[in-house]
Amino acid sequence: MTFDTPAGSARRRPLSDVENRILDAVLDCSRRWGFDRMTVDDIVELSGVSRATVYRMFPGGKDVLFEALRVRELDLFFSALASELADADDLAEVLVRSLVTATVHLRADDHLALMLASEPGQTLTDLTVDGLPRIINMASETLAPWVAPHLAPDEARLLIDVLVRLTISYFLAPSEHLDLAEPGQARAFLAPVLSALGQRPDDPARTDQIPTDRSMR
Amino acid sequence: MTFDTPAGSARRRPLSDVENRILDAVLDCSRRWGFDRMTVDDIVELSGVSRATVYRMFPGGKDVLFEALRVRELDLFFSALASELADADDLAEVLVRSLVTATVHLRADDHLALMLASEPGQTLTDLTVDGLPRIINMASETLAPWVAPHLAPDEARLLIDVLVRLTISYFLAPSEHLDLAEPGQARAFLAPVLSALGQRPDDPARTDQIPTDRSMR
DNA sequence: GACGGTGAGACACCGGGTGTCTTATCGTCT
DNA sequence: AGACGATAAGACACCCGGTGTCTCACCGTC
Repeated sequence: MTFDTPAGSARRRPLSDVENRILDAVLDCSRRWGFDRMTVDDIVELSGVSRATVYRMFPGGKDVLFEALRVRELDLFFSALASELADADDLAEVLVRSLVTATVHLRADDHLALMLASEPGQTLTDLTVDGLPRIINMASETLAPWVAPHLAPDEARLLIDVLVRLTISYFLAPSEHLDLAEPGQARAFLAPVLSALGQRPDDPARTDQIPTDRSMR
Repeated sequence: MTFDTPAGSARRRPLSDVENRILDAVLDCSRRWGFDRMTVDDIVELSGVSRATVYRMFPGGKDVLFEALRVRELDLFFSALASELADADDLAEVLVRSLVTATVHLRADDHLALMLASEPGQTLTDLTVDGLPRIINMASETLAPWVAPHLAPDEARLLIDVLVRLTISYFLAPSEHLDLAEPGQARAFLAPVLSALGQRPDDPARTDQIPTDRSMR
């Protein structure tokens, strides 16, 4: 368990050149050897940065380095998503594109696939437990400009929270009945949710659209 | 440096079932993580064989395990070569096929390529220094039945010795002028050597066909 | 010339891999 | 059945190598 930054708070300061080089090396190393077998020395050698500098920029060693890499990848993804959303007007359109883009990216991310294969425990924990708040947070911040005009803050928070969880879940365990990489299916899936939200925020019918814990043991 | 078996002596006893399973695991591990990062525990886990058994069959740990794997791969290769040679009548044909088969196999061997990339020092040492006598020995034994009828033992030994060294050298550093994977080129390359041998064993002209140390520093 | 940032390397600490040994279990042979 | 060989499972001390910290030298900038 590593907790350097308060849960879910995204770093704002852009990374320096050296920091990026170091994280590139971390990415390379974890790609080649997986988290366990990767050493700080490898990163030092591969990045061409001195040992002292690595510890100066990322005090805490491997864990912190990997954590920082995750944050960077997340940042990259969400800024890509933001630009993808630039010309979306409709709320439904924004959400559909978000679901589709996220799902496609997740499936295409070979580094993530590698991590899931080699260190499933650690990776799943980050995706579904420890790291989830941060992901939700960044999703909320990213989507805020588009969602805010249409929904109350509380509604927006809950909606995004649910959608992030579902996206991750459907990525980890795809369903035969719903493929969120397909815009049509994503739109059809969202339709009832959105119409419910559009009418009455506290409409009890809304709970029919989001899964209960019944499905998980 | 590991020296368990006297230099160049090929093991004769066929490997047991368990030994093969262990070596399979060694192959797998070295494939995934390279020699350095591979652990005896990995091998234990992957082979499903107990730690004690691994050390019983291959006393000496990682080095010996890897050594044994090399021997096995060599054995496999040379028995494949032998069957390839089954219906060759001509001496030239035997040698051409040997050169071509060896070169093709070397180039197609992705495990070897991986080892060369990740542990060049160790791998090259095995290919050109420490392990070379063994390779030459096995080549001699394999080719003996076909070569013996045509050449005197000394001639055969020297010829094979030279050809093995050349095959390895051309694999490691391919030349624009000679591709031993091409039967035509291999045959053309061998022609003068064979004709020289066919006439007088001690014909001084023979030395023109085989490289001298001039080329190495 | 002071200063911030970085490279290079030393060093003690510590975790985990190593190699050995002991004990339990299972299948086979007499 | 009893004996025996082979293997699994795990304990244990040893030791190597990665870790994290520190110091000093170097270089460019102000």
